[in-house]
Amino acid sequence: MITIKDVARMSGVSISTVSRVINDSKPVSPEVRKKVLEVIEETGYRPNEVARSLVTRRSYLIGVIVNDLSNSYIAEMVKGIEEVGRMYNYDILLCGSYYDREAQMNHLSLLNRKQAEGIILIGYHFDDDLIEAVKKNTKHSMYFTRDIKNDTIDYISINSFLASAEMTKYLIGEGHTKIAFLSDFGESSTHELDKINGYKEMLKENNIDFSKVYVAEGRRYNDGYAMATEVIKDLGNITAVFCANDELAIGLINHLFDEGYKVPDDISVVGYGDYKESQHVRPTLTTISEPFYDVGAVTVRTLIKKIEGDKNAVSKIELPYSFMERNSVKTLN
Amino acid sequence: MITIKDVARMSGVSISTVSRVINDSKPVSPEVRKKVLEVIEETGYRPNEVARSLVTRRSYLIGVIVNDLSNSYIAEMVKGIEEVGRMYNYDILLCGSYYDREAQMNHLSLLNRKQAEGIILIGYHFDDDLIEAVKKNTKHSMYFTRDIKNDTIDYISINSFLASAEMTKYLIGEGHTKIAFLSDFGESSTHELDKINGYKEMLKENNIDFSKVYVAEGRRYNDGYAMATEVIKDLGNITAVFCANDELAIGLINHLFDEGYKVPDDISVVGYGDYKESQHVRPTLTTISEPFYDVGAVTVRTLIKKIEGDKNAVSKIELPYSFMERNSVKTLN
DNA sequence: GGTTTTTATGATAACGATAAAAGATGTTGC
DNA sequence: GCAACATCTTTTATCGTTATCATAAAAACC
Repeated sequence: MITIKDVARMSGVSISTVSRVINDSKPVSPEVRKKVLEVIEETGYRPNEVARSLVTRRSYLIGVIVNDLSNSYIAEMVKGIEEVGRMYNYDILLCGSYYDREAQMNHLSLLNRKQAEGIILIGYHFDDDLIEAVKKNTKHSMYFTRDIKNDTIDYISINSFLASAEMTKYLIGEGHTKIAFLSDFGESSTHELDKINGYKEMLKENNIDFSKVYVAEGRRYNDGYAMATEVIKDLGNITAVFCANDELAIGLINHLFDEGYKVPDDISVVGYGDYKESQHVRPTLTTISEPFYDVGAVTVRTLIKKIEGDKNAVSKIELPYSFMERNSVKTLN
Repeated sequence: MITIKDVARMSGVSISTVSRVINDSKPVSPEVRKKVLEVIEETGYRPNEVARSLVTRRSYLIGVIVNDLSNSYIAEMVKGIEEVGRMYNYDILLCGSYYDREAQMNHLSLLNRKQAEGIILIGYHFDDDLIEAVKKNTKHSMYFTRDIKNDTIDYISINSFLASAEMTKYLIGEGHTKIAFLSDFGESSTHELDKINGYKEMLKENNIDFSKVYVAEGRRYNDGYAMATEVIKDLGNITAVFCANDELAIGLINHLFDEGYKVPDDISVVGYGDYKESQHVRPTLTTISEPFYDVGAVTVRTLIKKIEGDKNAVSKIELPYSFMERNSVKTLN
C-alpha cells in the first residue's frame, strides 16, 4: 500500500504539501503541484478515506435499515436513496433487518460505531425503543413512513388518507356501493389506519352504509392470495375490493383467477402503491401511485440537508400521489 | 462524543486496559473489568470503528457494484449478499452504476479509498478496462456472471448452456418443432451466448432444421413487449418462443394478450431465470430457475473466504439450476 | 534598501483506537 | 530471603491523514 508519505518522499516535498495538492486547500506553486500530481499518477496513489475520516470527523456514510429488499417498492426507494445520496458524495451502507428487532438494534449500533452521519429507516412497524435508540444515538435520521405513536420523528410520506378517499370516490363513481377494504396489518400503523379512514370517510360522505374490512396476515403476495377464499364467500355481497397495496391485490386477483373468477367482470379489484408489477399483470391494476423513487430521493436529500446543518430543512413532507386508472375495475352504471 | 480516553479516565485505568476489556485480547482482573464495563454501560460508549480500522487495517467492507437495483433478480442477489455478508460481520456498501462505465470506475476508486476488502460486480457487460482496473486495484473480487472475454476472473454462475438445452428439450418433448429464441443482447456475453448455443445444440441433436433468433433491444419488460410485433408476424411459422429471461417473456406475453392472442393456446412462451414475477402472472410462466439468492450468498461467502486467506476457496462455481414447469406451454402431441 | 506583508513550504500535533514493549506487583520455589 | 516467574497494567509507537503553527522566501511598500 502506497501512502501519502511515499508520495511526499518520491516528489521531494513534505506530506503537508501533498495533502494540499490533493485537497486544493492551500496555494501550492505550479511546479510542485505538477510534480506531485505526476507521482500520484505514476504510483496510482489513492488517499485512505479511513484515515481522512478519522481526522476530519466526517464519514459521508448514510445507513439504510430496511426490512426486506425483495419488496419491489423498497428496492425502488433504495435506488432513489442511493442515486441521490451519491450525487452529494455520500455512501450508502445497506442493512437488511427482516422484521427482526434485535437485528435492527444491532444495525443501529453498527452504524453508530461506523460513524454514520445519518440513518434512514424504511418500514412500518418500528418499536418505540428502536425509535428512541435512533433518536438518542444518531444525530440525524429520517423515516418512511410515519408511525402511529411517534409524531415527533421526521418522515417523508404521502397523504394516504386523501389518496384512499380518492380511490374510494372513484369506485363509487363507477357505480360501486358494496366496496370492501383489504387491509394488511389492520390498524397498527398510521399509514394503514389513514387508508382505512379515508375509505370509510368517503363512504360516509356518500351516504353508503355498507363497509367491510378484511385483515390479511401480512402485506405480501401470498397474504393476498390467501384472502381470496374470504372474498369468494362474499361474492354476492360485494362488487369491489380495495386492497391496501398492489401485491395484496395481485395475489387476490390471481387466486380469484385460479378459482375461475374473472377480474373485473366478476369483481373489481384495485390496489395501492403502483408497484412496478401492477403494469405487468393482466388485467393491469388500477391503483394509487406512490412515487417511491422520489420518496427515497427526497428522504436522502432532506437528511443530507440536516447533516450539513440546514436548520430549515423541512423534515415532515408529504409527496403528491397520483391516481392510475387501468383495467381492473368494471363500470356498473 | 465519548472516546476510549474518557472511559479510561472515568474508570481510573489506562486506555490499553479499556481496549483489552473491549476486545478480550489480554487478561484483565475481574474488578477492573467490572468497573470498566460499568463505565461503558453508563456512558453508552461505542468504539469508533474508523479509528479501529485504521490501526487494524481491516475495514470489513465489501463493495457491491450493481447496474440496476430495480431488477427483481438483482435485488434478490443483493439480499443474499447482504444477509450472508452480515453473518460473517462484513458490511455491504451499495453502488448503483446504471450501465454507466464512468460511474463504475468512480465506484471502484471510491471503494478502494474506503479500503473495501473485496468487490462484487453484478451484471453482464463489463468493459475490459473496468475488469482490468478491478484486478489491479482490488485484492479480492467476484463477478456475476462470467464474461465472454475474461475467463481469468472469479465468478459464480449457473451452467446456462445445459439449462437452455434442457428447456429446449422440454419444448421438443411437448411436440414443438418450430421454436424461436428471443435473446436480449444477442451474443455479447458468454452467458447469453451459452443460452443460444444450448438451444441450437438441442435442436440439432433432435434433427430439427428450423431455428430463429430474435434479438431484443435490451433485457427488460419493455423490450419483450416491443418484440411482440415481430413474433405476431411469424405466428404461422412458430409455435413456441424461448425467452432469454422472464421479464422479456412477461412483456412478450402481455403484448400478445393485448393484441388478442392467448398464451399458451395461440403460442407457447417460456422464460429463463424464475424471477419472482413469473409466479405472479397468468398464465404462470414455465422457466429455468436460477437460484439468485444462493448465487448472492455463495458469491459473498467465497469472497470472504478469499479475504480471510483461504487459498483453496473455489472461485469458479456453477450452481445447479432447476426446471420449473408451469402453465405457459401447450402440449402439441 | 530595510521593514512589512504575502506566499509557499515544512514540522508537529492531533484524530481514536490497537499492539508491542516495558514496568509494577504478587506469587512461587528452593 | 531472594531469584524467577506469572499476572496485570501502563507507556509508547503507530496507523494515514488533516490542521495548526512556525518559518523561509519572495513581493510590496514608502
